[in-house]
Amino acid sequence: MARRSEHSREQLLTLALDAAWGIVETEGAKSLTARRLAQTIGYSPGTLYNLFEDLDELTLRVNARSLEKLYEALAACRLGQDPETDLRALLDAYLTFIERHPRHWDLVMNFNLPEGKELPSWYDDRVTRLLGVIEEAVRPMVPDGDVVRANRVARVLWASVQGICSLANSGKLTVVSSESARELAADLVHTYLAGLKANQGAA
Amino acid sequence: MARRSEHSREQLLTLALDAAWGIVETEGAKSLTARRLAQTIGYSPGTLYNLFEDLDELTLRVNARSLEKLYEALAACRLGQDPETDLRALLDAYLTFIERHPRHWDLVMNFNLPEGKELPSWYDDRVTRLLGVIEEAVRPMVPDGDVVRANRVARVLWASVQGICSLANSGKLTVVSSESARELAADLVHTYLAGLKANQGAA
DNA sequence: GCTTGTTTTTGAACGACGTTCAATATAAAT
DNA sequence: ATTTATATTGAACGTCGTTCAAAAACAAGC
Repeated sequence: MARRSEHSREQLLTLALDAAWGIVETEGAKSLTARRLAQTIGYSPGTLYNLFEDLDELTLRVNARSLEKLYEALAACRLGQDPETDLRALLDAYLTFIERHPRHWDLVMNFNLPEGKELPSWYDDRVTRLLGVIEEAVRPMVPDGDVVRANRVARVLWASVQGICSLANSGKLTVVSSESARELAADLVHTYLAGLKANQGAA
Repeated sequence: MARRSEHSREQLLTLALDAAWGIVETEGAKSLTARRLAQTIGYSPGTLYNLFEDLDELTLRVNARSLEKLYEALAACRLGQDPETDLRALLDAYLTFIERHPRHWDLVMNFNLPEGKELPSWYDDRVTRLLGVIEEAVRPMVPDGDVVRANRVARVLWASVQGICSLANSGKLTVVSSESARELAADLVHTYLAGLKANQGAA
């Protein structure tokens, strides 16, 4: 075999990523294996190791794509109202996104590099870009558009909502009544913002 | 071999769990394999499958132990002050615990059952007991000791702090300045409680 | 003590995994 | 056509979770 004219290296890369995306979508993270993916794109397992350092990098690239898609979903929100309304809209877009892509989001949440290995900068960039959207929505609430405070508020909200969705999604919250992740997350955003407002005068 | 008098089934069970605990502590979750654990306790891999349904159950039992230890740490907190002081104390105990047992906590956070499988009730019990501590600390803040609201508040706080620690711990927050998980979590608790107080009159 | 029957333990075996790398096939250069 | 460079292969290595027929250890009855 060996058909280097059939696909350029770039084509091969998106071919592999598209296929990986599809596998995760229909079968979940556990089915994203080298042999499975190679078979799907019609190449051999070894070829994947010309494209990616290892499966960890491949996984991170799939996750980066998920983060990009989420960014697009959030960026499409009409904002400019008061911060609470804007954040409600962002939260709604986020929840809708992870409902539509549960397996991809599971991979984003639960995949971690082995100890010692650090996230590459191109992955950080996607996270930073996402956090930027929240920072902007939140800016009117912090005094003088204080960017470091907006930075912190955005991270607290982002991580908290993640935590709620992650735990609720895996049944680790032993939700008694029918309190869904949506309700808990809405409560968090609402109450946290109320706290921000209340502290605006003081502290 | 085969020495059924040397250890009763119960002894064998705690022997295995102790060894598993130690492996996770010193080498991390990835080293918790059937062969590795069997070798450590001086039995064969097959024996483990008389004690546990599979490695998933074993992992859950290790995690249940982590939850128990955390419960003890939280239960040892002197409470009875105002809710904010109490919750600060609980948060501090939590953060100290996960700093002391990072690998165990990583396993609690990042281990999930395969799709379809549900958490056993004895695992839920440990979670519920833990949440009970937070509910009690929070009860003075909700009107009339409304248990369903205390329930929700406790879950929101618990999941949010988990999210912050989980993301910070795996470097997914791209923390710019030296904002640690401690600061972010403290901010969350402080601000969320302020929001609760502010909403007490309204809503 | 010996025999019988039950229960525990074993460890080789199975299929699948991530990853490597000598061998091979293709393309480009001379 | 020959040489050089590159892309691709797929068998091989060591590891994993899990199974299960065989073997070992025990208990009971004699």
